[in-house]
Amino acid sequence: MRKVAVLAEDVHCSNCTLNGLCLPVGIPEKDVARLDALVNQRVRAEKGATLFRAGDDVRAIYAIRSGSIKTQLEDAGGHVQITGFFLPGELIGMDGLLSYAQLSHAIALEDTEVCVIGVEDMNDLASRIPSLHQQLQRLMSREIQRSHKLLMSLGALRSDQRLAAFLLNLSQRLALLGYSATRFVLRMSREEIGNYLGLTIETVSRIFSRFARANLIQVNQRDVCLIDLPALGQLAGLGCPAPARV
Amino acid sequence: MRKVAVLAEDVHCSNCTLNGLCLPVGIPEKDVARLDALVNQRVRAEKGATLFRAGDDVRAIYAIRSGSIKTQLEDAGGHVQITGFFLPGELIGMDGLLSYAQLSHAIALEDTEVCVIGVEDMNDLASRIPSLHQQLQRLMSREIQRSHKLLMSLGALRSDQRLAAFLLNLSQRLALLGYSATRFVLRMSREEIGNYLGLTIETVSRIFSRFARANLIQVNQRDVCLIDLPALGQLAGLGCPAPARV
DNA sequence: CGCTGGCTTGATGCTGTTCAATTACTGTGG
DNA sequence: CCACAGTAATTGAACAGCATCAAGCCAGCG
Repeated sequence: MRKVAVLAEDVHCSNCTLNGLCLPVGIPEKDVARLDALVNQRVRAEKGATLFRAGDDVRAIYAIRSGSIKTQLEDAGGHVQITGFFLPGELIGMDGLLSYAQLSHAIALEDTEVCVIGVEDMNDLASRIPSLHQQLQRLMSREIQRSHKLLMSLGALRSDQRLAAFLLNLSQRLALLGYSATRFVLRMSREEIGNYLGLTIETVSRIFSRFARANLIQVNQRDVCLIDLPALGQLAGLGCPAPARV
Repeated sequence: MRKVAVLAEDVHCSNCTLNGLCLPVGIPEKDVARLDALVNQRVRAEKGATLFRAGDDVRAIYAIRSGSIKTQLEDAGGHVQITGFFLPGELIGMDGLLSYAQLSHAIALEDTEVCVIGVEDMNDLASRIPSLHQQLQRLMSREIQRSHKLLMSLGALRSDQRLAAFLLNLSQRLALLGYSATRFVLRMSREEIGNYLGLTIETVSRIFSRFARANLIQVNQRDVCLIDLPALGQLAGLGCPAPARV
């Protein structure tokens, strides 16, 4: 089994380079120091390791420090639906907060480090720092909006539109982290992309190739370079006057 | 424009027939009386009327007393994705609670009465009645799970499986309300069902007919009678060992 | 150097969409 | 109350988009 190991070194929000993008967003500097107490450990998850499983008690939420994570649902019949890919500075495990049990599984796409934020302590602190309370609500609300977007994508978009939207979304989030918005390496397989978008692996591959032929992107395996961002944006839905299917 | 009218009469949770299915679930009887103060008005929404719109301030959440409501998302291009159909005893507006702005639009499918629950008062009370606080979390968590189910359905199921799951879900919820689990009237149009399930109106209609031919249901316009519940359940995904598409 | 797993590409067929015509309802005004 | 218009639902035929099946390719790795 893939390992999840606890790391010794103590890194804190107040000295973390991601703190402008992560939990501390919107929290006054003087209070950020108080967050340090929450991050009581960091954990390294090897590629393929499961960070938590649906049904687990929610003892913590997790902030990604480096690497990337996918979250997925699993139904009774064993069918998997990937619900998100998460990058550094993003938090996972939020959806389970309200139910005290995790709703999804979280699996590392590559070797990944996460900060573990105990919920007990966090709730305590949130009740004393209003801006933290607000930030938590913002984050949960963002989660809901994420799933709404995915819903709309699955319900309304054609396969190429879905992939375009997917690539643009990744691009924007990577740009926020200071990486190139146009050139990046996909951390997930074609199969994972396909599952996430409700498509088969072959369809995903074909659309990548079609985009490349149309000079919208360059692609070589997991290496992607977005060439024509405007055209991709148009495809993703910001252009045409609604593609039928009222 | 369709009217939303405020009603005068004062109905309270403590004397409401739906109180075993609605907000008061899990709240000790002595505290239920305190909920009465929250339900400061009831509102009648005519068929087609909009109860709230995405972006509206969240001043209240709404409990359906009679009738039915659909909620839908709308994207920049004007495309609509219906995200749920709600029956008496169910609460809407929960998804906006965290963001202080409604995320969806809520529209009455028929003449509908709702209880208006002011969020300010509610939050106040929730901080004093732990079981209310818990119940609110449970309800929000249920909302998230609902959208997860829809996600899985859109991502993984074939059209007939989606419709079967849809019918069974309705059946169960109607049964909870004391109505027949096998015979009911659809409050929503084929178009609305199609939109919800990511299908066209023609496909929905054809599947209804196909189900009827296979003696799984009887259907006459919006009148539906479920004949073979087990077979429908099997279709909906509880049977087969996962229909491909890993 | 050959093996493995992930990716690409092609041929084919099914599922669901689109377009179009018909029928069934609903509501409105005479 | 009936006739009418407008809307909702059904059905058919042709088509498109995506899945499926089946090879072959490429990169990384023992």
